[in-house]
Amino acid sequence: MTESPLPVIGVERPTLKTIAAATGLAIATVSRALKDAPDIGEETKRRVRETALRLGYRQNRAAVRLRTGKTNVIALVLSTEADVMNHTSKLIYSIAAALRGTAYHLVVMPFFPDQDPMEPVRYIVETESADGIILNQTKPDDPRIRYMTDHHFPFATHGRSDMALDHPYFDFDNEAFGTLAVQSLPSQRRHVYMIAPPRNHMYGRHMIMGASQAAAARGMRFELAEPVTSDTLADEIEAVVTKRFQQDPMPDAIIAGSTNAAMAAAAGVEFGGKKLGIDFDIVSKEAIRFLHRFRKEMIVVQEDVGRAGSFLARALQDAIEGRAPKEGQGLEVPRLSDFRTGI
Amino acid sequence: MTESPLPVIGVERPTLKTIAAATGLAIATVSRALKDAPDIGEETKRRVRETALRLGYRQNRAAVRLRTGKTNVIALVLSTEADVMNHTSKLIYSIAAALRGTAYHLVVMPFFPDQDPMEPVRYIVETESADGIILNQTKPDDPRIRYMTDHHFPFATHGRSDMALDHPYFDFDNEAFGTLAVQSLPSQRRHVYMIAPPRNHMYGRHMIMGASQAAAARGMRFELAEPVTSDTLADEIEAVVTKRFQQDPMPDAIIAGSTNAAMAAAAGVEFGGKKLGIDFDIVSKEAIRFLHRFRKEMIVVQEDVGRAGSFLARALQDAIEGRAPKEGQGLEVPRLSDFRTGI
DNA sequence: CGGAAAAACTATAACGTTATAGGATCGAAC
DNA sequence: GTTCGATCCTATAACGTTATAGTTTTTCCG
Repeated sequence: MTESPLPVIGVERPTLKTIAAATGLAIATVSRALKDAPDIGEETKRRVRETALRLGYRQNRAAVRLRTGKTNVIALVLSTEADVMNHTSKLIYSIAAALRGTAYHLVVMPFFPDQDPMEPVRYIVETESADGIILNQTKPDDPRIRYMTDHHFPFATHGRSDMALDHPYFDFDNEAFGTLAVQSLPSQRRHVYMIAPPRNHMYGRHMIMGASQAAAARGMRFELAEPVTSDTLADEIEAVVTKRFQQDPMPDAIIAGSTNAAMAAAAGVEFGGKKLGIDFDIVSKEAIRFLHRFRKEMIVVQEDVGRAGSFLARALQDAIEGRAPKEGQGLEVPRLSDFRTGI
Repeated sequence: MTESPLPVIGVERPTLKTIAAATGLAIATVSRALKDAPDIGEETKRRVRETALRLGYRQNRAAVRLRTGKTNVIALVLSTEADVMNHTSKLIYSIAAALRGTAYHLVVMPFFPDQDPMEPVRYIVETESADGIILNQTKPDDPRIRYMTDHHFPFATHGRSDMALDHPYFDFDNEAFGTLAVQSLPSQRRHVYMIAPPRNHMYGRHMIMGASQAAAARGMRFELAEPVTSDTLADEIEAVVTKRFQQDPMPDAIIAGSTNAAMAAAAGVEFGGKKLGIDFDIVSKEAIRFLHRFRKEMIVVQEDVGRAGSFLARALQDAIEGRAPKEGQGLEVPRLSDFRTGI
């Protein structure tokens, strides 16, 4: 809600000194006023707070840390062995792995559904609490990308945007996946039902575009699952699919944007007695290999999230250190998984 | 390999000043020597490096950051919506969620199989790069726990140890899980085959103890899968199970320590034509809900990792800030999942 | 109205590092 | 034997904050 003033490039960010100058108080007074010390007058505190807000003051964490010894950092030390990884943990691990041996630490800052996606980005840029940012879930016209670009703040994204800005990114070619998915369906299939990622995300757009065009080219009917997306909770997807597959005209193929959606969809269709691989097919993308264990008839395309992570880590380091990146942008070409060779 | 000297409590950690005093050089010279500047003599550099090593010198990151503006931090900003969470990402998210609104940041530091588990812990303690540490995968006599205790460094663990040290932890009661698992098997089952977590981890020990004792109490035969564990790659588990279930005496029940193991085991047994729920049963623990979607006959116990994460975050904050914790230790009591109620 | 106490504010130093400009020492060249 | 240029080293200031001790101003009481 609080519209923090846009810190203009080249202008120093305000310190206690700035506020002291602006209010005519001593630095120490400002410091104490901001932490609500008992020996500062109410009116002074009010004035200081107001000025701090107006100037967009943010504490310098390095200085506090140096002075007080307090880091305000919690370290989570994780074992790498214990876990079948999913999309998120694979991304985290692969970035951390690429950062090994460098001086960089990895801070993970999730933002929550009730939160403005700009908030963490703004926080990091304003407090300079990181040298660079890696973002995922890009949107077509992504304000976060605009913001970081405007502030010349180094960043890299998992996923592209629409903005014709030349920043480091790595993306899975979801449009090609959409195309490939349709093309991988047995020739007798006539009606695709797609559980796609949200349309306000780039990867959703791409995937829908690829699939719908390929369907048109093959003369197939194309239908988008509504209102669920591949990110919706599995139970909801299952309910929607179950209902849809009891009505005519019944689709005979499903394209799923995630493991989650594929599993839920299989359960939903099978509820009506249909057999996967006989009555219908499912093509899905996944980041961890287990759909083929779930139903061996599943047609699967693997996304190599680990590759994305290490690419992004390297590209971002290049950007931070002002090096010309070897390759600043990467696109993963989707390929059908062949289980027989165990790839 | 490098035996870093144990920083004794109460003794200040060495700075450039310390090294300068020890070598008789100026602070600036020591600084430049350590970064291999061209205008420092080779012999001096050698001496400085040697002294730094001997004293266990580690750069103060806050000071560097304040001075240079370089944070050496990479921020990974994640969306919380997009992903079906697994054990790791759930832990990360829940800790981050508990830290929301506090001044704490979360640094994730995975260590890799080729690495000494002590390394990240030692690094954090020596460089004071965090106020506290959260660890998982505790071992019976865990040197990391001993180390942090010896150094009075605040920490909390996901899992207990054997060491009769009174530190904050949260644990899933794996012994009770083992017991419950055996008890949940249909009465006609006579021979349990257990794919347990590694025995050198506490949770493996607990789980094995609970299950083997309960099996003995029920007069069941108890067998441990060898050489795989519940953390082994699914393909290997599947191979081992497939082979084992073609030999007599054939077990008629499986207890799996992870989702991963349960899925692989099901596939392995089914390979021999056996039917889950008819010829054999599987009881498994899992952190994400999907085993029941995989095979509805699966008997499942949910572990609430999110609860662990927020518990640990709170307990660690209490420890850091010297507060007496409301509850410093927590144990999750395992319960059978009831899918019909959708719990 | 003098004086003491309370309230409100300030000056200073310090945390550990590094960039910068400058100083000492030495050998070589004239 | 001065001068020059390397080579090697050092003093100093600064980064932004906070703890401490201290100073000024106000209030209030007798």
